[in-house]
Amino acid sequence: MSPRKSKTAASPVPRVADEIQQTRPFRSSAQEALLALILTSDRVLARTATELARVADITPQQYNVLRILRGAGPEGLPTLAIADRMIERTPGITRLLDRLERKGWIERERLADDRRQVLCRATKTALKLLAKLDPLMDELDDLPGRELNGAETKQLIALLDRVRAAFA
Amino acid sequence: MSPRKSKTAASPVPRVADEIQQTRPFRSSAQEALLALILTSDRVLARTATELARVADITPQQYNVLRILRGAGPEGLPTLAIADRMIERTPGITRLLDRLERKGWIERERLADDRRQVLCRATKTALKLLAKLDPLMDELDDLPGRELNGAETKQLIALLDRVRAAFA
DNA sequence: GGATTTTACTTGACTAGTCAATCATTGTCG
DNA sequence: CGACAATGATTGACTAGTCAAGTAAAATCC
Repeated sequence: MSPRKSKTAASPVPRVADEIQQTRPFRSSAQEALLALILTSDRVLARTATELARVADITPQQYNVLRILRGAGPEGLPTLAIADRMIERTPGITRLLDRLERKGWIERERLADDRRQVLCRATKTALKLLAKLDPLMDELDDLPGRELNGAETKQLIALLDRVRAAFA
Repeated sequence: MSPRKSKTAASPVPRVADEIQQTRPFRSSAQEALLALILTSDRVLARTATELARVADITPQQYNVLRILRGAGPEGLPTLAIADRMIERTPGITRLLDRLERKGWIERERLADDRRQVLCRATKTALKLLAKLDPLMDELDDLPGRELNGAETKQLIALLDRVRAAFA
């Protein structure tokens, strides 16, 4: 992983070295791959955030939580069970849920049979919002499929899996 | 991009679906690829942050800035020129530099001929710290090369470049 | 059955990212 | 030259991530 960043680029598929004000060459292809990985993930997340912000006052994290709660159905999920299904770790989840509650997108209730747990449920407002956002997010999810064919996509997944394993 | 996350896994190279408490299958391979991308980038960054924190009181962003300043040499760089070489955008850079200055790793000076610009330079302390961190970071940079061969690495870079282009 | 441990959160103190607004200094143009 | 626009940097108000510490309610163990 090396520093430095993008600005503009000319070619149809800008390569990593062009995205960066790169003075020296990369020490190795492996290093270039890591930078490509991070730049790409960053770009995908930024695009997602932009699209979500354009149509609703919601961040990707908040959207994630609502999707998880929709998947959980009307019984809802306790706080830490939500955290387990997200990329990041625990303590942030409480404050994230606070914001969602303030916006009227979730309801929380302390469980009667285990008063340590706090059950969270998506509200009807949230479900309506999600339904509105679904087509947009599906479209973004399918963008790689417009650029890569089936075999290439599977190849990419396999390569990423191996890189991830190397960093475990 | 779909929600949900990891916890533990058994197989040698855990696949994306296993990293997640996945109930339903993915809508498409493209969607699975995006999730793999984000999980992998996240893992790489987390590992980097952990290693840096283990040997010095420094974050990846702070390390990035110091590398950029080392590359710029003794003349230093103005604030926004640093921001241009990083992944994120402008306003955060001022506060990041504030922290680096507090730690004695950079010096700032308003330029005489253009008093709008603030020139930043890495201190000797920072350069010594970087020299100490270099082997560690080089090792991390080369991890993908232990898992993938040359052709696979180039393939990965090419695929990532195309995905990134799709999200431009 | 009362102390101890574990579980499920919660809070506080940081670092860092975003956007909008602001400020001083320069540049430009009529 | 003087109004006005552009540039470089900074600040304020948020969202969010991390770690360490704390609280309250189970669960477990003599």
